[in-house]
Amino acid sequence: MLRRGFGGFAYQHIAVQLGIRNAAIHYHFPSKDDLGVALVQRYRGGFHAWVADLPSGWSSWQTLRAYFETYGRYLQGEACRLCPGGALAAEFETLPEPMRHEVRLLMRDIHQWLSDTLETGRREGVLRFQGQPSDKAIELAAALQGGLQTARLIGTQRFYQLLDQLALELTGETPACDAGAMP
Amino acid sequence: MLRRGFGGFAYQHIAVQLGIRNAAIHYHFPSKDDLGVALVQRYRGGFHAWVADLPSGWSSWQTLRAYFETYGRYLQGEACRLCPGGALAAEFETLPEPMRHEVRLLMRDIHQWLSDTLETGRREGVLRFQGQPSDKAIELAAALQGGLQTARLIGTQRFYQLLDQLALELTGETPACDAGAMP
DNA sequence: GTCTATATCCGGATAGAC
DNA sequence: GTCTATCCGGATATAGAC
Repeated sequence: MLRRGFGGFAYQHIAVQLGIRNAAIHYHFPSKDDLGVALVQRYRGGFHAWVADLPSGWSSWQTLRAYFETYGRYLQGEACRLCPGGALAAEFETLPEPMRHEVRLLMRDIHQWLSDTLETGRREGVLRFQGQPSDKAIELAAALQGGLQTARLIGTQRFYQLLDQLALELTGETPACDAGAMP
Repeated sequence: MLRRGFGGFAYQHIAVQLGIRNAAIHYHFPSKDDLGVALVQRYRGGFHAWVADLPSGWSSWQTLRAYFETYGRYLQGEACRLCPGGALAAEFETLPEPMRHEVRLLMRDIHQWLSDTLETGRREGVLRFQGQPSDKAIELAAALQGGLQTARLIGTQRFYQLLDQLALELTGETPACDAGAMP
């Protein structure tokens, strides 16, 4: 789904990879909508687990940098995947309503976490940005999601440069993560 | 296509709106691929025409602000459309190769124009940003495209706030366009 | 150039054996 | 829980009349 979108993948794709028949998938997920909803719920649960597992000693910038790296990971392998939010927001109009609801929840949680992290980071002096944290959060999320999509057109290297650019603006210095050197 | 994506719209949708039959569309565009390629070419031509029509007296910030406003226009009406780049980059994997080529050209032209505009604006002192113009151009384009997609989830108001946020960072002051007051 | 009618294919979904 | 076989709807595409 992260490669082809919800409307772009078929039971057949899964069946071939698992070496089963698509009827077997229908046993676990009666309709494609059910499968879609379960996937988004899994993504959201994964995000919550990721946030919960962050080392408590990390600064806001360290956690934000780690979040950037999760996006870099979507490009690893020959897959060139999108982030869940980017794949699903783009085809939001054609999604069944139950999926739309889950996507809204996922996006809300990400924005909330980003906003909190940005606010804390600025208060502690490790992050710099103008405007409201909630607005900056939406800008960051949009840039990451749009950049990931564009990476498939113009090359992954450009996406790592985008990560560096975002880091440069947030910290005011050359990024410590050196995303440009990532694989 | 800007609402449902290339894979998400059918000849039927067009036929109903035009009050014709889908066979009539096939007369003009034998295959859906042909229609898709023609659409992207039209978008690119429209962008070139838009750039060519910019008043020669405008500053870099005035033209950039006008570019932002074209994105705000995608949200007008009840359509809630995406920008061509955002709609097509998201489903790039499933696009036929001739369309991919056109999308790459469109994205390249937009990035090039943005980069040039940013560079000029900074040199003339009307725009402020860190890093290379080419990197900032990709960040801007990604934020606009991702933000437009996200607007359908969280409301158009948030997108206008994003435009304000981008303007604030580029000019260092409250945006003159007051995008937050747009319809 | 547009119509009616139809061919063709694909993907989601179900029935029933095992 | 997975299989084979089949149904069904939707979408691209074509043939031929007008």
